[in-house]
Amino acid sequence: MSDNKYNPQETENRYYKIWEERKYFEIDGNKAIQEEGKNFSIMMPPPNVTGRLHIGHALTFTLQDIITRYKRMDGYKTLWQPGTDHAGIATQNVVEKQLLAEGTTKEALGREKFLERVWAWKEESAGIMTEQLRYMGVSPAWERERFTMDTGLQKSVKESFIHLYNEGLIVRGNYMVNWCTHDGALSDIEVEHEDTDGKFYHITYPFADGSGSVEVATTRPETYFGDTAVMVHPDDARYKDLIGKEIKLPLLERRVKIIADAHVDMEFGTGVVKVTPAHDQNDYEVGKRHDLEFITVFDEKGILNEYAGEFQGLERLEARETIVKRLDEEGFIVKIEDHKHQVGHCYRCKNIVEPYISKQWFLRKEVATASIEKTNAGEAQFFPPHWINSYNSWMGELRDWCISRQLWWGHQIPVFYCDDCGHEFASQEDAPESCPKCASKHLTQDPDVLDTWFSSALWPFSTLGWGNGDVEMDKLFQSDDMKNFYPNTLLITGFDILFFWVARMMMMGEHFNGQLPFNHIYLHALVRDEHGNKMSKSRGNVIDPLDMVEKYSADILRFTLAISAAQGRDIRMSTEKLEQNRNFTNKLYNASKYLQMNVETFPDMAGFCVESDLGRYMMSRLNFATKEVRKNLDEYKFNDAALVMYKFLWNEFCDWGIELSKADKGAIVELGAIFKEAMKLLHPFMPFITEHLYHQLSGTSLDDADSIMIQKFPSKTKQRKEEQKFELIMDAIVSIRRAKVLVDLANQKIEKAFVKIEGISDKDKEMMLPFISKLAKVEHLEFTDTKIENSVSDISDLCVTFIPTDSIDLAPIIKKLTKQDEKLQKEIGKLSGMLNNERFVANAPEDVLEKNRSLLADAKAKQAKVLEQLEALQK
RNA sequence: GUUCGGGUAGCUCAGGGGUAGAGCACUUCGUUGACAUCGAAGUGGUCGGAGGUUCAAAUCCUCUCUCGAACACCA
Repeated sequence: MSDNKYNPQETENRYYKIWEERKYFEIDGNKAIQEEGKNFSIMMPPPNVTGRLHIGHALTFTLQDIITRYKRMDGYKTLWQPGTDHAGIATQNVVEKQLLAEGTTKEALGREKFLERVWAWKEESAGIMTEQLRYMGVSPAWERERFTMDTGLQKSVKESFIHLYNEGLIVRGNYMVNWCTHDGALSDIEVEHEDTDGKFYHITYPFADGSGSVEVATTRPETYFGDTAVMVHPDDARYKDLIGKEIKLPLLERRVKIIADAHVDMEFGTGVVKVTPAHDQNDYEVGKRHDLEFITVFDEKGILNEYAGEFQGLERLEARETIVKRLDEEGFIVKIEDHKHQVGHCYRCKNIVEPYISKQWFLRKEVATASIEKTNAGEAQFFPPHWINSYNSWMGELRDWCISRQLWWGHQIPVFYCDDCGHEFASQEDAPESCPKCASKHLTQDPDVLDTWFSSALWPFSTLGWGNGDVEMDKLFQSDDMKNFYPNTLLITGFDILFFWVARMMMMGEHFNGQLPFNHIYLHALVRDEHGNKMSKSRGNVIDPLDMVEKYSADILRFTLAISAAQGRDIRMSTEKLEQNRNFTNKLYNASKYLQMNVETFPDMAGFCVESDLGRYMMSRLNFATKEVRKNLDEYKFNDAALVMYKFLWNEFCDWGIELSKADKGAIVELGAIFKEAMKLLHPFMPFITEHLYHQLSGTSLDDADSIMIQKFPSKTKQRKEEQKFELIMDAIVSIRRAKVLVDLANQKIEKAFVKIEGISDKDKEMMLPFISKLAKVEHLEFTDTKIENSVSDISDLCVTFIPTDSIDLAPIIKKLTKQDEKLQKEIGKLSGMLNNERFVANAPEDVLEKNRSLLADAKAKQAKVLEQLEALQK
């Protein structure tokens, strides 16, 4: 039984295994076609070890693979560097949860045992993600797979830290940071501000001298224990006399001063603000300006301390109600209003984040200065370009980056404190022998670890061996990698990590290597569901890429993502689109089946000469498609490149090439060669089916022949554009088909028809005749130089066709011609309007003028024929 | 509030100074062996609105309406 459907499941896994075994993905996998001096490098954004493949991964890795396969086939020494990320908080949380289920904690286990546990789990989990990646058909250099905490990268992290530390760019100090009572210190971008329904509490603060009170408004009454001032605006007439007075905090005996600071917004609230320097970012600044006391009222877990008086021991958020109730009982609450405001939440656990004074490590913002300048000088280019605006606006407001995290899983900060003399120093060694200052052997390492993004920031060069020492050199990296692959040619990632990752790589890459880490930075958008909603578990609209691979195929999923990936636009994923592209793969399968029904195997284009008229026409179209695909891929217009392939293969090769070949079977061998070439062009998008059909048509099999993935990517050949005759042929065919519809004989075989085409030779006519008569289904087709009487005709762009007829209903024909006339009249009006405009004639470029003149002439000629026909019919 | 992106055929979206495009849907027709996951021929749009620049604007500029995102915010 001959099968009409392509079965991807049979081929995909098998081919992938062979590719990987043969090391095609590695740097020299394409050795035979590599060209001197052409290098290409792209780093895989390392997915979390804890992760499972989601649709966003599918998009980003598909795009990366398309470019990688394109470059590899185009003769570049190609590095696509794979790896996974240790993902500090996420991973630690997973293992902590496991421990909880076992009834124990990390504290009970101890740091060392806990880390052993995480490593064990990492070994188990990392393979899942990379295995899932393989189902997508991606082709990174797996033999070089890295992990952000592997031995070599640990060395490079230490190397970079120590460098920055010694330069004074990494510093430790007491600052106000974003504090999560579960996860510890967070950087600014790890805080998510969300609209929250809260309350606005108006509280009376009595004057210390008993002469009355003042009303302050706050959203966080539980922090008032830390108030060390009350402030008003210096220009606020209402409160001018209060400045300098003292108030007594409710329920406490503590007195604080009323101060004046321009930070206060007179219009907002009561115009009187409580100042809590230890628990509010703005108040922190005010506190420094006015030299106020900094009183911290709760501990790292959010438990109120002795400053909270009777409320000591309560959790900060749970305490709020209790505190307000007591204040109300004592008559300090004036009113409570509903108030919507932005509250910072921990990106990881959604806990409310507190501004909190804490001793942390910071990377100073000065490290970024040169990278910003170089980016704006054009050293790196964004795709789409508008992203440089976001990059700049964020870089412009850059603050010191808090890089220490209160976790155990991660790169432990390589700084040691001497227990005896207090000396602090950074060291490459895991356990330095002794204090370099006092030689004491009692040393303690800083317990914190680095923000996960610190090691990710080094990824574009740490994976090339930078700072790795000789750990696994010649295996995980080569000594000339930095020379060959830095800066990376391209970065492809989602815009959502522009600040987290891209900006940090830019600063670190520039700082350590004097050059920005990328030439091009392509930022893609989000994948949404068919209604444009974000995919989420709670919505239940998540599309699992692995399900799609199973149901459709990796090729179909990849192609669907690529053809939807217009720069800067979100992608809507739908089964409708997947089905459309499944139909496309089926079309390809059946096209090759047709070819093989006629010819068994087909030659490669190299050294083969296409000679038939039809072959030369299709070759000309392939050249055009090749040019377009290359151009679009070079500009990262994945959607356009994919669409060119789709249209060429379906609407040109199948709809016309194959159909026309039914009138010239001798051309089929050439069409097969052309189709094989097109498979190479399509291969980066659909690696599996192209491999399959390529071998099928070559009479080979991947088991005993080289893969299509290391064949040369098509280039435009020297053949001249040669399409005119077939444009005439196709126009005539369509014209006759239209005329047949008119006489209600659509798609039927007819006895007789005439074609009138001006200015072609007898030889051309002879060549064209079989094509037209076969595809238009005309038994006896003749060329004519004159109008045929008693016929229905169709006036097309390039020809006029006639079908003789005796008794037919003319009404629909007249209607159609009238409509055609109206349309032409409109067109003529528009064109002659332009051409009668002196300024247009004076200013427009000659080719445009020429084009418009000939368009006008054509339209007029066509209208004349239409009118003539109308007249004849209306007689 | 600042910045960015969208508003194009019934639907989903490309395109982005030189006569408006695709897929789906719709109408009509068609299975003698590539493919019904198909083929043929069609219908359908004053490109959110108003100004402006230009010989020429869906495209560039200004304003405006509307949807979305990022960043920043007032206790």
